[in-house]
Amino acid sequence: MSYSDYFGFEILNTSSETNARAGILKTPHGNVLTPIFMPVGTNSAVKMLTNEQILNAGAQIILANSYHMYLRAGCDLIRKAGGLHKWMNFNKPILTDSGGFQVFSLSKLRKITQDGIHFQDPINGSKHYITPEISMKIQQDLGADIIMAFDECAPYPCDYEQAKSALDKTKKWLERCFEAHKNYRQALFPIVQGAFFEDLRAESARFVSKFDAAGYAIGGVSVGEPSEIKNKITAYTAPLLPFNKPRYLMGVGTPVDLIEGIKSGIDMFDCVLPTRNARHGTFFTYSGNKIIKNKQYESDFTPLDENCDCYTCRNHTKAYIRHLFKTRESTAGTLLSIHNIHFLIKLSQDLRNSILENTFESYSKKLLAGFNSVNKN
RNA sequence: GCGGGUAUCGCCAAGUGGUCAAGGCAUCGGAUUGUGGUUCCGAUAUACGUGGGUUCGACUCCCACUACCCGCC
Repeated sequence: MSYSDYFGFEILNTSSETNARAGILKTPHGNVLTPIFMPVGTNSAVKMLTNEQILNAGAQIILANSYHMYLRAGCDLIRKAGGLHKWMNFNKPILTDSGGFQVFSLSKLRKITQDGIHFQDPINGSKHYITPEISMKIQQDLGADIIMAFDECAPYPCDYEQAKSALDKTKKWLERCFEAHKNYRQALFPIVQGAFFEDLRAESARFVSKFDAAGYAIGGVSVGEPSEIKNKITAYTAPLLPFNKPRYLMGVGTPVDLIEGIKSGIDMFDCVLPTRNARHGTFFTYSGNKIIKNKQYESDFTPLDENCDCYTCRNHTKAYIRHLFKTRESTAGTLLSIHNIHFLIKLSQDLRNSILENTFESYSKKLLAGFNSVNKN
């Protein structure tokens, strides 16, 4: 028995001039067509959306967070409920993050030791301790299809020593994660760290590649660095990972970053941006980001994007959504979330099709020109 | 009709006899990348009810008027 009884990855075609590839990821809860964007459902829910809305927006796989579920619902409860899939009644693949990044980004008070991370719940101040073994236990209780290694994410900017130290810990912790993880129905993805130093990234990629995993992730990006730096380190790192396994770029991103990542050979993405932006009133279009509260949409009776066929664009106008947003109706966030999630998933699937049809280079170039026509996104 | 009170930007609301009259909301623009669902940043207004007076100087003191509010007849 091994994870390969439950997981598989098939590459259907590759781009001739770039590292882009189109594939199928097999999981116990169904197949995922890659490249794919995965919506984030931190607290076992994609904010403001029902499962039906998530699925109608095109979601094939979603994320949930160990950190949040551990602190709030509690892992015992989820285990008793029968795991995340039954708990939230979501029957498609789920991926859980390990909690390493959340401790890094959310906990004000934390202390990192060689063994694990001490931190305080940012909401009630209670003290907690997570080790690689505990993270594996949490993620086993949650029961997602894909689980992530417990890593230490270096901040940006950071010096070489700091990056090296975080990487060394991440390497040791990865060994402990694999040692502790025995459930073959859950694929454990290692995470490449190394901040923005190429030699550290190379070292990390070499190290994780030694483990026989169902997929590999690139972490440590989207921590405040400029997009150019992110895309450069991604382009450098992705090809160093096993060719025939899915590569997951964590925390990315914008429509442009998605294209750049796919170009570099990335197969999976997740990001809070579509839903957070939606809650704050920004929506994606093929001609760049736009802000629904802007006065120019006051009497604009056209959809968010003329070329979008999501539920929101098929049914509502900018003027209406703007009104909902200005009057703080939560439906505004729902409608924009549906659009933004649909947009990124559609983008990934359209690019997938272009790879299959050998038109990726021209198609992605055309999209980039559109995104850059209004602003940087 | 009598007595009392209040009148400051679209709204609410500080405030002192002395360069540029707080702040909040609203408005306008921006941010957001392994999620803190009411977040953060920035911008804008020829606002002191009207007319007189006192004073070197009044939004701040006095008088009248107007509007509104509260009592009484």
